Formats: sequence, structure tokens, C-alpha cells
Amino acid sequence: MAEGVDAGEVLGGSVGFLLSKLGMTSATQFAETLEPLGIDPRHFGILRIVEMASGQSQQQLGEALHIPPSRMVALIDDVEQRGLVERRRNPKDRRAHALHLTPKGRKLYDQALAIATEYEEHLCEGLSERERDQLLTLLHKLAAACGPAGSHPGMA
Amino acid sequence: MAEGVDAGEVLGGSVGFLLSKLGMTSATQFAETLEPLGIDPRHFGILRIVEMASGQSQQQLGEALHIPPSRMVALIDDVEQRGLVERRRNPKDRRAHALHLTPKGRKLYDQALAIATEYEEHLCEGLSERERDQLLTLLHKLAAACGPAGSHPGMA
DNA sequence: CGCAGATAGTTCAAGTCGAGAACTATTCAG
DNA sequence: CTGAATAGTTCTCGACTTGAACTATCTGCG
Repeated sequence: MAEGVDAGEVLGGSVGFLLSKLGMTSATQFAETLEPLGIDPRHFGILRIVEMASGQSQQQLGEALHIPPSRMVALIDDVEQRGLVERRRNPKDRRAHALHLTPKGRKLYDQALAIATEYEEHLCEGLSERERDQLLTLLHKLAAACGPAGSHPGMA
Repeated sequence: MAEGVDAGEVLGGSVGFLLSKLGMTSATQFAETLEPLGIDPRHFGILRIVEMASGQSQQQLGEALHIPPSRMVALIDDVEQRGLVERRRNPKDRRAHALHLTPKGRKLYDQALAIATEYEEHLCEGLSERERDQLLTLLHKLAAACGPAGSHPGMA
């Protein structure tokens, strides 16, 4: 860089700046590694929750992920059209849809999980096992100071 | 991997997830602390670079911050309308604008810097001095693995 | 039983925002 | 002097969200 003006020069020493920068970069990169599967991190989040508890309604999911109902529609449409999730009629309440993973959905979820793990490894490849643990501990402490533990705000 | 773990537990142990979540939260909170000044983090970034080197052109700034020229226009408009930055004719090249902080801009930049420092303190209040250094070191290592050091992607 | 109000899901229209193409003014090379 | 390149600006397109309205159900109370 000819002029020697580097944006990160001063703020490189700031935890907040680094966090925000790294967070955004890693989120973007993670989304890219997920792309071959045809899903993005939000779809992954949905698969994850449906996998944990089958039969939930869209709004229950939306609440867990802090996604407004009208947005859930399109998101569920996506994963349903890919044959990953089924909307079943709930006999107890026919207004609501009971969401279930299809076999294909479960398989893809497992793949996505593997990809996530792989990316995690890549991200931490410059760290020793001990450093990684330290980092996790420190990040958890920050999370405590930063605000009440909620789900990922990037969903909303 | 244990069975029956819940979502937070699985991803709470992920550096990538935590980074992304904390990064987004801290960026949002920082933007909120800046709001009383009438600027957002991008304006702050502009003030910061203009402060470091007066007289640069919009495109030089845009290059440093990875902001396309067409976007710089609106951004500079913002800070100019608030009387923080001046677009001066550059006698050497009358196509380009030489950007300078106004006294008001300098004052506001100092305030913003103070706010940023304050927020940084708040963010790290759960950490000891030593832990904070550790964290910075670890984050820098991650940044190295994560990709070539560029400026903050949130600008673009 | 039957009506009123709440609730799940959907659709739709409006608002926001960024990116890239096209345009003007100016500079520079030959 | 002329043509290509460059700084800045404008404008339009497309992507993305959201909140309000609409349908269909459900639930409670008289």
C-alpha cells in the first residue's frame, strides 16, 4: 500500500474491532463452505433445531432463532423445496405445521455438521489445543459481559 | 460427542459461532453507543482516516476502507452535511476532492474515540489485564489464519 | 351450541440498502 | 489538439426485511 494508511493500524489493538472483524469474516467464510450443500447458515440453524426437536411449529422455531414469522415462511419454503424438511399437519392443531427432518434432510444436516467442524478446525489451525481452550474461555467471559446469552443475532 | 446436548451446548463450544455472535453483538452495541453523536461506525472510520492523513481523495479513502466510490459519495455527504469534514478543491488535481476535518469534526472525532475506548473497557470488564492481552494475542493469531489482514469487511 | 377473540401461517406492498453502469469534468500522454 | 484514463456523481436495478392485512383454525365463555 503506497500511502501507508492502514485501516487497522490503530484499532488492531481493540478487542471490539477485532471481534467484529473476525466475526464477520468467519461468518462469511462459513457461509461459503456451506454453499456447496445449497444451504446457508440460517438454513443450517433451522435444520439443527428441527433435528433436536421434531414436530415443532414454525413460530416456535422462529422464537428460538429470533426470526419473525413472515420470514420463517420463506426459510422453511427453502428447506422444504430441497426436500430436507417436511411440513406435516398437526392433528392437535391444524393451524400449525409440525416440522420434521426427512431422511435426506438428516443426511444433509450431518454433512453440514461435518463441514462446520472442519471449518472450525481450519479457523483454529494456528492455535494449540491449549490456546483454543483459553480462547473459548475468554470468549465466554466476554459473552457474559456483552449481554444476556441469546441466540445468534445474525439470524435476525 | 455426547448425546442429548442442546444447541447452545454444541455451538457454544465453537470458536466460529462465538466469534460471529460476539462480533455482531459488539458491532451493534458499538453502533448504538455512537448514535448520540449522530454517526455510525462507518462515519467513524472515515473520520479516523481523514484525521490520520488530511487531504486524501475520496477514492483513496474508499480503497483503504474497501468501500466502492459510489458509496463513498453518500458517506462523505453525511459527514460533510454534519460539518465534520470539508471537501476542498485540490489545486493539483481539480477532479479530486481533498478531504479535511473541520474543527467540529476533530472535536467530534475525539468524542467518538473516547466513546470507543469506553466501550472497549465495558466489553472487557470481565477480563483481567492479563486475560485481555491473551485474548488480543489469540485473536491476532486467528486473524492470521482466517485470511490476509484487510480492513473491516463490515465497511463493505 | 355458537360467537368473539386469539393464534399459525401466508401473502403482499413498502422501505432500505448496496452495487454497478452511465455521465461530467478534468487530467495526462503522445 | 486529441483520445484515453481518472475522480466524483447520479441513477436505476436487484436483493432483502418487515409489518400489515387476510385465511383458517382454535379456545373460552355465555
